[in-house]
Amino acid sequence: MTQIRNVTDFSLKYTLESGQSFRWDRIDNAYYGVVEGQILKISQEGTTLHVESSTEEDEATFVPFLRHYLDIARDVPKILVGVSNDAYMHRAIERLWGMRILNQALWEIIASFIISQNNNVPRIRGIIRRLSERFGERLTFAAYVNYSFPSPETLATATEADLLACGTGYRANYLIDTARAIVSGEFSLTSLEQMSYTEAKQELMRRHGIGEKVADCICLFSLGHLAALPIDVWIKRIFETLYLRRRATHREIREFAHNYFGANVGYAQQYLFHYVHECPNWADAEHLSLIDEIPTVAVTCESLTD
DNA sequence: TTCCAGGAGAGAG
DNA sequence: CTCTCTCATGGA
Repeated sequence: MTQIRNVTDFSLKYTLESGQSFRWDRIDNAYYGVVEGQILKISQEGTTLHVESSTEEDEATFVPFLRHYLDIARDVPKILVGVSNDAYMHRAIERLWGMRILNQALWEIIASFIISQNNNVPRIRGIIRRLSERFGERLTFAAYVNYSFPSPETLATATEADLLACGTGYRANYLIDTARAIVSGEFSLTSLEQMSYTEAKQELMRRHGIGEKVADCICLFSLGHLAALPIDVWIKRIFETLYLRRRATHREIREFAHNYFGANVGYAQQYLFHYVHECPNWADAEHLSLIDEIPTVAVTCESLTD
């Protein structure tokens, strides 16, 4: 049992249930999931996190790893103050106080968000679970059983029929193509980790099945690039309804959001995204009145290159 | 039955 | 460059 104390401004629930990870199961008051080939059981009691692993861990490296994974090491309150530009954002941040953006394993996030395209969260979770059962390693922690996410090497040798049987649909070949590119060395994950946001996004979008939105998810949920802004149907709807008050293209939304929220727009995006899922009346008159004046942006251009 | 889901690619214009 | 259509799958 590892304990991490004095974890302030942190919510395990909002962090693990905000649609950025598909691998966590809530059982009683704890979360069980597979991270980097091991089962973790995490629970929060005030400002203390209780963590158990299915494998023996050296605390000297385990605690820093967890702090990075959960984004505890970052000064998130400072970031949130910086994006709390209006009463609506203020309410979302207050409602979801403590939610953090995870720093998840790169290959798993690449594959998971390739699967996520034109798909919904319960089905994404099901596909990932079946892929792991079929191709991953069996792991146990007490009565909890789960499977590691399959390696690129494993998926590189899988057939399209294998993946279709897991429910991937037309995304099967996207996964196989990217896995094979990693194995061949044509696509390097380690070099991707060294790149700036702009470079990494561009490199990711060269892969078949990774467009702008999925590339931004990978940059935000694995590579720690907080300038990334994944624009899905919800983020588009949110910005059109709350801020622009009209139909808008992705390019217009991106330009407004970067100018309005700045270099940490990724965090602003995550609070808006989860808030509207938690709050069905997110667009009623009372909520709209929180943004009475559509902000005119003074800053003309934020640097997007780290 | 049709619509929708943390979209992307191919083709047309 | 932008716009439109299609893609596999299952739940509402």
